[in-house]
Amino acid sequence: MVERIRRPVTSYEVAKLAGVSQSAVSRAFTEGGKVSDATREKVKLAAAHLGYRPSFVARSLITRRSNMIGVVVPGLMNPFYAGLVDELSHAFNEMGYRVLLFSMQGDGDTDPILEDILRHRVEALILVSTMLSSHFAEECQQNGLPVLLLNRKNDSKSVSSVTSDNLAGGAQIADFLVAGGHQRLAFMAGLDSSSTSRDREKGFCDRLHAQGFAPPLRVQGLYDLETAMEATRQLLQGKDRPDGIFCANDIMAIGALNVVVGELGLVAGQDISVVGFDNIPMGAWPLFSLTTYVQPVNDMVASAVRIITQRFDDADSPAVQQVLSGKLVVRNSARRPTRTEI
Amino acid sequence: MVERIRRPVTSYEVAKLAGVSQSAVSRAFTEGGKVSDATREKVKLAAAHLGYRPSFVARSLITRRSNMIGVVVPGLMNPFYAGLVDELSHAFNEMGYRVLLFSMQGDGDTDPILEDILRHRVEALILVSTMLSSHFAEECQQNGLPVLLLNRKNDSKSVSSVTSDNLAGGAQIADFLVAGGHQRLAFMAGLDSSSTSRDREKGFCDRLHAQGFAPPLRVQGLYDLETAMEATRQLLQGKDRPDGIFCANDIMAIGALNVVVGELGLVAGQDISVVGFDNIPMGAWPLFSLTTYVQPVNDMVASAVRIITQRFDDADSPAVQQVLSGKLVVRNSARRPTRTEI
DNA sequence: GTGAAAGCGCTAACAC
DNA sequence: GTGTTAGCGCTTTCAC
Repeated sequence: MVERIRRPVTSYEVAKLAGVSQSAVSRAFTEGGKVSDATREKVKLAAAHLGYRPSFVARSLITRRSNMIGVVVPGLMNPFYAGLVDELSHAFNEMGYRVLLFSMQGDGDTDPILEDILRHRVEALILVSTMLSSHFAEECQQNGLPVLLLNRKNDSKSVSSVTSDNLAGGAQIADFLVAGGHQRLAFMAGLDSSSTSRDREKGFCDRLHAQGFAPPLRVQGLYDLETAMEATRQLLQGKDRPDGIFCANDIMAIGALNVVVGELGLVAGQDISVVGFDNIPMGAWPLFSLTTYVQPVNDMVASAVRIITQRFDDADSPAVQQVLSGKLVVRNSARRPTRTEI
Repeated sequence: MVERIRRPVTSYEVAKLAGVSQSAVSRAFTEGGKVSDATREKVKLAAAHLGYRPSFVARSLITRRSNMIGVVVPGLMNPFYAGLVDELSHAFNEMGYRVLLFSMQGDGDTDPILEDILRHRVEALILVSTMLSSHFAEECQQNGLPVLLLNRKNDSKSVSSVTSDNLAGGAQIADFLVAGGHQRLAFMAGLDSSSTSRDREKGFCDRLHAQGFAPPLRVQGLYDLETAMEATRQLLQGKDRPDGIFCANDIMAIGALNVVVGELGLVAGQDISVVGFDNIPMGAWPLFSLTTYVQPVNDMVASAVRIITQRFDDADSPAVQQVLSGKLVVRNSARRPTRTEI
């Protein structure tokens, strides 16, 4: 049977074969469509015979619902982002939505991308750790398109966001390290353009200050393993070697551990402490046993979904800036407080 | 300005404002559309004023081109898959396509998912490490929809696939371990349902056999870190402890290293050798320094794109089963052959 | 319950 | 070049 590229089967063809009207076919494929069982059977049969698959694009045109959610993410190589996208995909799939994915390379301008994604008439937009121009935010606002920043905050209070409590996380880590008797702390920053890195730093430094500590040393790791390794080397070469490093994410913390343990032969959690942020799966690997702050990925995604669906139900529902608390996972990469120190 | 959920602006509204016909608007937004600069300007101005964004869905309906590629992946938590999807996304984005992503959980039946994705009228389907029923393959064939298996092979020669040379990889690793003077080898399998794991095993065992070695010990790691760790423990508890383990992917190899080094305090590459497959970024981390077989992700994706685009150009272009050769990266997790042994 | 008819927002002939 | 016209494959009134 040599079939050529047939254009997909249409409802009209099904109707003809089934001996019913085209609208009957449409009804037969609609949840709760008003059709008799008899016609539905006929239709389904004819449809199966022809390999009919109702077109979402034709449907979208008329219903103005594309069943797609646009997701923009700054690459999937960071396991934390991959995890977020994975969860988002699962959650929306279960709601009958598909994810239109855009993985950016680099830290470029998202506006042209968003522009393009909107042309696909996605029903909502989720920006993972990505910036949103206020211009664009405003336009979406006017169009009634739900936009949500995930793992990032926005200056404007009119755009929804879901983050974990980066300030509290930084502070908690400061407490933990101080309680552990550390004397000389360092902070490894991610990207300065990222609200998450800034908040973690602020939480950390403020708490340190409140405890009477001097500001920590500061290096840039750019959320990148290699850069973090180099930064760690420099940090540990100096004579004022810190005894505790808080890295703004786990990838950098693992980079630090690689230098501390692999290159310098130190024992993490004993000679020096390293703490991360995110709780990516690799941190739990025994060889790293990274003490880190857990971002509640599931809660974050659940929250994102809730906010979006609420906007679906009520277009006027106000923007919310949701901050979810995570928790410190104490493993072995950082010295723990002794009982008396607590 | 309290704007309610306005339905998106249409070309007709733009036309009215610009004082031209609706088709003029369409032309103004089409590459190489026949319009005078004057009208184009007028149109663009009016469009910008109204916030007009041509609808891909209306366009798709008539052009039958959705500008979307369906990508199905068994989760993004495996960094190798994440990398593949990331590259796919970049490659197709550059060609003006968007990725409609489906991340599966578990090893379920893909057919219902594919069914759904096809209703979005994607222009091609890429299945990453995922099974395709012959029933479905056949149907896509008839519809002229390009389908491609990435990192997986199919029994049928009528569906295209891109894999790296798993057989050769397994064989090369056998050679490497034998040359390194290992006496008692083990293989840690992934999922038996996966053609990649089977091919790697076959390549490994056949070459071992050819070299006069007994069949290696065999354990199941299920492509899962935890399972791999447990399997490693069992492997090393027995009295017939192997001196070299080839794991069917890097995640499992890293699991093995965690046990070997972290729990048992052995020195990898000295007391025992561990070799992986994939070359995920984490393997290169100094603490693991994993010897592994590089799957050429870039080439694989480039190949996938090439095959798909060729099918776009010529719907009758035959299915191809592309096998790309990777290469062994020798790091420190496995004992290297000494010069005399080579 | 069922069919006829009118679009959804565009593109693509087709005349001018 | 430009406007007019006819659909793309559906959903959704509206009569019956």
